[in-house]
Amino acid sequence: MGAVKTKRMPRAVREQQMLDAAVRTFGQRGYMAASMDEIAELAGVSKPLVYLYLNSKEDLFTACIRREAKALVEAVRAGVRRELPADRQLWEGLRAFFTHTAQNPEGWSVLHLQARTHGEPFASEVTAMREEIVAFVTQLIVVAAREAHRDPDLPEREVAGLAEALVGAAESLAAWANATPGVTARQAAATLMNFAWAGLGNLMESRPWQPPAAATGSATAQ
Amino acid sequence: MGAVKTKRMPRAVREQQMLDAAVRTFGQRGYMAASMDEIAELAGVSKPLVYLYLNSKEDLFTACIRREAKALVEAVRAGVRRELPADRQLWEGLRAFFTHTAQNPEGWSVLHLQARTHGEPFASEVTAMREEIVAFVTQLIVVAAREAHRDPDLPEREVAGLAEALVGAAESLAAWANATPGVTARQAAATLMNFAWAGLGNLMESRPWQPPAAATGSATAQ
Amino acid sequence: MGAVKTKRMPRAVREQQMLDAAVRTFGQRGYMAASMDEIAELAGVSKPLVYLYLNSKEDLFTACIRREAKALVEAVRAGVRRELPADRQLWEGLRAFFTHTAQNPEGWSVLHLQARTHGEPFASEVTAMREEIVAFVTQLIVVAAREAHRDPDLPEREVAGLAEALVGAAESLAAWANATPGVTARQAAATLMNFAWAGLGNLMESRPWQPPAAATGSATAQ
Amino acid sequence: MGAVKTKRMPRAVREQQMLDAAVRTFGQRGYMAASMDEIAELAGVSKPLVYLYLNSKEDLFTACIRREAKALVEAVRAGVRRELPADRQLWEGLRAFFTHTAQNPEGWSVLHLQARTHGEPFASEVTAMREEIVAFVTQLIVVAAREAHRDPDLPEREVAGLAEALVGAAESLAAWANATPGVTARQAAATLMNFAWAGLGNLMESRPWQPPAAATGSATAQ
DNA sequence: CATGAATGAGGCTTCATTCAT
DNA sequence: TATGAATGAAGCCTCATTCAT
Repeated sequence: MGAVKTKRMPRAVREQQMLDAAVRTFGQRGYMAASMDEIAELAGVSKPLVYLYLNSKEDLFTACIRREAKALVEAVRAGVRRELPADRQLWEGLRAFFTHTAQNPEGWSVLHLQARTHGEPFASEVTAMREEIVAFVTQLIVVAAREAHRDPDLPEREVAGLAEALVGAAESLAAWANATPGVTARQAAATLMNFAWAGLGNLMESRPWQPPAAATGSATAQ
Repeated sequence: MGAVKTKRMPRAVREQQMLDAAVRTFGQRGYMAASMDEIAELAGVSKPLVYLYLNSKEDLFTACIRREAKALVEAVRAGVRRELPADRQLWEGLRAFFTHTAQNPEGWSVLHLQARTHGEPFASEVTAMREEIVAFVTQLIVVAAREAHRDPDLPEREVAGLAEALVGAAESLAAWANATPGVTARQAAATLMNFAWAGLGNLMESRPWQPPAAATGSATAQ
Repeated sequence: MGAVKTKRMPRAVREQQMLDAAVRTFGQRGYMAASMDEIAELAGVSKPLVYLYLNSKEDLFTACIRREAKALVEAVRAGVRRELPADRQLWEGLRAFFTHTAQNPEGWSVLHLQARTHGEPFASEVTAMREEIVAFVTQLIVVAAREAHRDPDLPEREVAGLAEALVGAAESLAAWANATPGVTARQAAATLMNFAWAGLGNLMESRPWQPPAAATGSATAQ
Repeated sequence: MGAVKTKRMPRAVREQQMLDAAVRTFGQRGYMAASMDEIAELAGVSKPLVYLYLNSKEDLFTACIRREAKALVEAVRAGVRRELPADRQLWEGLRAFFTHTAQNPEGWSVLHLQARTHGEPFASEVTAMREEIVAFVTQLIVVAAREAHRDPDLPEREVAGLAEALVGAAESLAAWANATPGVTARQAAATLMNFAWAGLGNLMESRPWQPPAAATGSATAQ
């Protein structure tokens, strides 16, 4: 069980193996319930080596959070073409987001659940990433308003609330999609796009937001 | 520190004190990081008494979850007048929800963060409550569709996704409102109502959902 | 479960109920594993009452040992007619002994197993009783020797060893008979009498000790 | 106090030290009253090391029982020459048995008293060993009967009872010899051999079993 | 580079025992 | 007489962390 025990690997590789094991363990067990013993065994190394490379459980967890946060943000960034109109950017961002969380459920669990349930210094690690995403969404909303010739009529606080709501909905849907068999990333994205852009009121009157034709050309699309 | 140490209280009272202390501690520290020692001290009793009344850490946590879930569901239920149209019911439900979570942040933390982060049997305890709320929202959406003469054109899975998104957005906004000074429950509810009912697309075109007459305080809702 | 809760019983009765419960619990669980809680519940009284009447766990256990030891010694004494020859007295004593241990397995467990596995002051309680029985057996041997016109040729230490061996064999057989279905007290007594009186050597040559005809007239006989 | 604290020993050695300490502690205090703290201190190590090597109190006790049972059985086996006639084999077995229990009183206490006093899984551990010895004795009796040209006239159940009585007597005598100053293993063996082989009846008539030539030290055996 | 050996600290749980009514 | 309420002390076990090789 665990990775095959190969000796004398370069440090960078070993470190990634450790982080892989740590993310899996933290994602499944939670921060406190995960034991350094289990992580070391899953990584196929001895415990002292984990300490040599990563210092402490706290540092190890922080490293996991950073790596996963970076990967998620980069996945979203890579999936969005900035030259498109705001709604299209949002659509692409959501697709990239749901795709990444579906492919990486333990990492998502670390970010969404585990890191937030324990106090500092972990919460702020995640908050940093989250704010990056919220800022992106906020700016999309502002741009959309401008495109609709409706310059900042929406007060800043209100926009912040809307962005927060949108991001929160996305986070919840990611967990829901991961837990509900048969829901693809694309469907989750479409549902949320509909909801966010058209609103329930419009949906009631058969005026949904129209997703673009199937093949988008976005790298992350599947 | 902690409750004033009063001796020889009837069992029912002591039990509530213990649950109060436990909810606070679990809410702040998380299930695993919370220690029975701390809970007992905060409750102003000795540890064996906690065990005498509540059996084990697991049972204590379960009791917290049940109490808080029941309180939340009842608060929402009590805030909604069933004779109103669907959008008004949603509005009232959201207001009750944000009001309760604002008044009871540790309880909300227990339900939203802590209980979901650790495996069974806690997760299912919360899932039960959450499904009750999702069912309520789902039914509101269905009724709204019917009121708009648009009988089940929305496929079931789609409705489920929308309800999930709405509830998820509410959950996130609750945490955000609790963490952002100066955001009232009413404002949070208005923002989410706007977002959910009118959608970003409509908002862009100055067609927000209209909250009822009473002074709203929400900027967008004017 | 436990005795029906009857209030206001005379002290002596209550005390016996407690001792009954204690003997059962100590016999089954052992001294350390038995809890005062369990004993009180089985006796149908509250814990403080047990303390009021019996002082402490140690005193309670000692009281159990004394009661059971007295009962056992009296059962054996009552079963023996002193006017008979030594071998007959031994035979009757063994029958009474095995009958009593079979009818009172928990009491026997307390005396034979539980009381001896914990240090003072319990061991000496049992030792006292055991010495009484060993003395009885020793005297039987001495009398038998005299009857065989073989006055104390057997040195004292040797007689003590023989008595010890006989009593030890009886103790072991009692546990064995209790644990082996279908072995009656009478059979156990006969086997031991044979073994002790005739010896294996004689048995090999078909010269067993002859047990008396079935109906002995002994009070304890069954 | 306790073993001299030597650091960094190979695992196998430390494990034996721990078992030594555990046997002593369990033998004196009993399973439940013995504390892991005491055992660890007596072994000269920290408690976690005991758990690292031996898993749990239960496993530790089981390991003690197994080690002591194996040692006892091997001591008896090694002391018996199978080519001798049955009575001589028994004599040698008893001598080996009493010698071993005298040299190893705590181990004997663990096997005879402590392990039998607490339920499964300990009892069956000892029962296995005991049955091995009872089987050996049973077979000796059968062989002796054959040698005396008295093929299985003794019914099986009767033989089982006799073996049980003999083993029980031996067990009791071992404890008695350990507790009575001045009784050697050889004397105990001679007394029991006399008792078992010749029987009280024969002893009364000055026909003891004859121990082999070498100076016996037993008064009756002269 | 890598690890077998070792531990201080702390958590959950239970128990015998007492007080105040 | 009888008990509901309460606790100090102690036990089992696990974990993050460090030496010494």
